[in-house]
Amino acid sequence: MTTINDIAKMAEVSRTTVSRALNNSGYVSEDVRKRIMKIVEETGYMPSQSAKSLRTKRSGVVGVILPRLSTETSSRVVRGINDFLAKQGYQILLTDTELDSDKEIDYIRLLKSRHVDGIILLATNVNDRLLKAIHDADIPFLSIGQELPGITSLVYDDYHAASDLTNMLIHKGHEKIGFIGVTKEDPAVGQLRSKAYKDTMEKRGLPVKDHWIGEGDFSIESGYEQMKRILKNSLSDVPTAVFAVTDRMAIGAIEYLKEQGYRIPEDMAVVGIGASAMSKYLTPSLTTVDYFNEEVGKKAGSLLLDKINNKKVEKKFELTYRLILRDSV
Amino acid sequence: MTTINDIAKMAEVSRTTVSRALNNSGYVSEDVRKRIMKIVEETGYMPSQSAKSLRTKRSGVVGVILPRLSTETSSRVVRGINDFLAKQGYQILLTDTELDSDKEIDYIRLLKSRHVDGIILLATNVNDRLLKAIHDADIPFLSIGQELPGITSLVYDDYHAASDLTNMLIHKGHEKIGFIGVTKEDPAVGQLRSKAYKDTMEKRGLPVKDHWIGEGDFSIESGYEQMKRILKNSLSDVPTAVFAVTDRMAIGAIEYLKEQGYRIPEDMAVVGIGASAMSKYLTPSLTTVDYFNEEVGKKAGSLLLDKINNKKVEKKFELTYRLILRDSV
DNA sequence: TTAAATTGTGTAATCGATTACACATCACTC
DNA sequence: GAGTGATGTGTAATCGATTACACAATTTAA
Repeated sequence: MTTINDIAKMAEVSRTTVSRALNNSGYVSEDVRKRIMKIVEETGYMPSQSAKSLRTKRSGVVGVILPRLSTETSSRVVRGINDFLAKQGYQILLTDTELDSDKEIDYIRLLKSRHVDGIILLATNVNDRLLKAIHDADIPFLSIGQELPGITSLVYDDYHAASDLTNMLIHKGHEKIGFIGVTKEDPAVGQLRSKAYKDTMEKRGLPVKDHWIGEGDFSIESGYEQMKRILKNSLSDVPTAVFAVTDRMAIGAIEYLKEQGYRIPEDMAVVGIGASAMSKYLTPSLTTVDYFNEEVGKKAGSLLLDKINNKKVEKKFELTYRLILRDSV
Repeated sequence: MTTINDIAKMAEVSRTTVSRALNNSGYVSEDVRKRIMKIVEETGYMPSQSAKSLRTKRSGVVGVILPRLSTETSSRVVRGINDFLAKQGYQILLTDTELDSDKEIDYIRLLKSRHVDGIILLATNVNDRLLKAIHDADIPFLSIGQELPGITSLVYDDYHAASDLTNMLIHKGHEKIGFIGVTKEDPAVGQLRSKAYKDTMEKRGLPVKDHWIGEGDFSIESGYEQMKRILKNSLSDVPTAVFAVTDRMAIGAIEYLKEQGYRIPEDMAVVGIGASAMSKYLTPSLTTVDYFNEEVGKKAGSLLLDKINNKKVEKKFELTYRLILRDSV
């Protein structure tokens, strides 16, 4: 590896001058600058980031903690983050908790030890240990998808999105509406969306029966299983519509319904949330909610950069969403 | 930030000893070790990776260069890589070329300057400048999906997969088979799959008409457009089956065919490659080829680690695939 | 009993950059 | 022509770890 010292020797100057030329700091005569740059070009020299960041405490890397790589939501958000940050010369250090919430904490500490300039967390569960870890890290931090007290959060408007969907179903004449949710440990997806569904049903004077409700785990298979359970348990009191809190679970539900000979939407309307790429190409195409994941990622990147540069940043950002009405309703 | 010096002071030993205790190198008495570990626990100290990697030339980070984040193939491969490497204490530094092949070269150098221990590249185009950049980097390197001369490559058996698909269609009685490919600059997807299709047709004594052939750009939309073109240009000589080299383009093609009132597979059979998650849930479900992307990622992680640890590694690995016969044929 | 080997710890150099400080030169200003 | 500010360059400290080398104490071997 060529180092700054090699360049300095070749250019017959001190490494200080080389550093200045490279970083446009301090004065360097045009002559010397050219001489240095020429050698840099020729040798393909790149400064060691380890040395640089050891000295400057900046790495040009931001850490991203995901619950699960290779879900569409995650990868779209990451893409947005990267879109923005790559242009600013930042790279992303990726970590995947595989839905293990202890790992979130481990990774915060690990990323910190790697001198990342900031961290973006796509949280699932929220608990005190996590919050403490974030505060202890004392580093520009951003949460996407969950509101973390005291921490800048980009949150989807889960409540209103779910409420809009429910209202839309009611408006279409549905009175018995099933619901496939997820664990309450996930405040955003598990609690808010479920609460919105129940509140809305109540507000419109409609009953919510226990046997209309299932709890999946985000997977397509769990959507399938929960739909099966709901049909089994409902017997003579079968819903005419079902609201799955994610597209994937909606897809699973549709799969089971089709197997059982249900026509969609005639016999059963189905809606999801997420606007996954495939939702458009299903038969029938799926009614869902678009959360603009890429945009959110970009915004997150931009806000994190502001924080890194000590700009004032608000604590909470409520994101927009868009209902996409398609043929499954 | 607490440093090794702080820990040393608190434990009343030299930082050498702290380092030894943390890395299990050299001798440390049980007494002292416990004392140090206790303090490390309490303070939550983590060694600075910048300092560490400056000194040791190892970072515990591997660079991954993707053509496009948020395609399913990419994210599944990355997931596999991460699956394996995270367990070994490595993190992934992610870069996305956005299909700009110059960036591949830039990123190789950038990753090198970040002291990554190795690089995995999901290449699209292959050219001499890229090969030179890889050799200059002189760092454990792995290519997935394209065979790069002189560089360890994990390659899909694109030729036989495509040939199998074509044969399967012929076997089902199709004689006029359309083809939606991509640019020849992509040796694997653009050349091999196309060559296999043509070779197979020829071998079976079937004609290949120019107007049956389209060239898309991997996107769903391009599949749609190319299908439209093929139908327009074929007029009285319309194929009875179409082979799209990716699932996404197959989905686009199906979309257009449905709009035009074609029944699938009765009026037109469609196949893709990739076994995307959604392929199973389309109506009709899509016949495709599974490349086991996660497994490939894992294997890549494992091989790269071998290279990092100076183990001998073969130059070329041919990967397996699996035909998934579904209802679109 | 003494030499050799093992165990335990510290001193100081080192990795490759940045940067505070010092110093020299040069051009202006009054 | 002395003082002042701008320009250009170098010396050396520094960031936080690892590690070669030295040395002392203790154990083992002969």
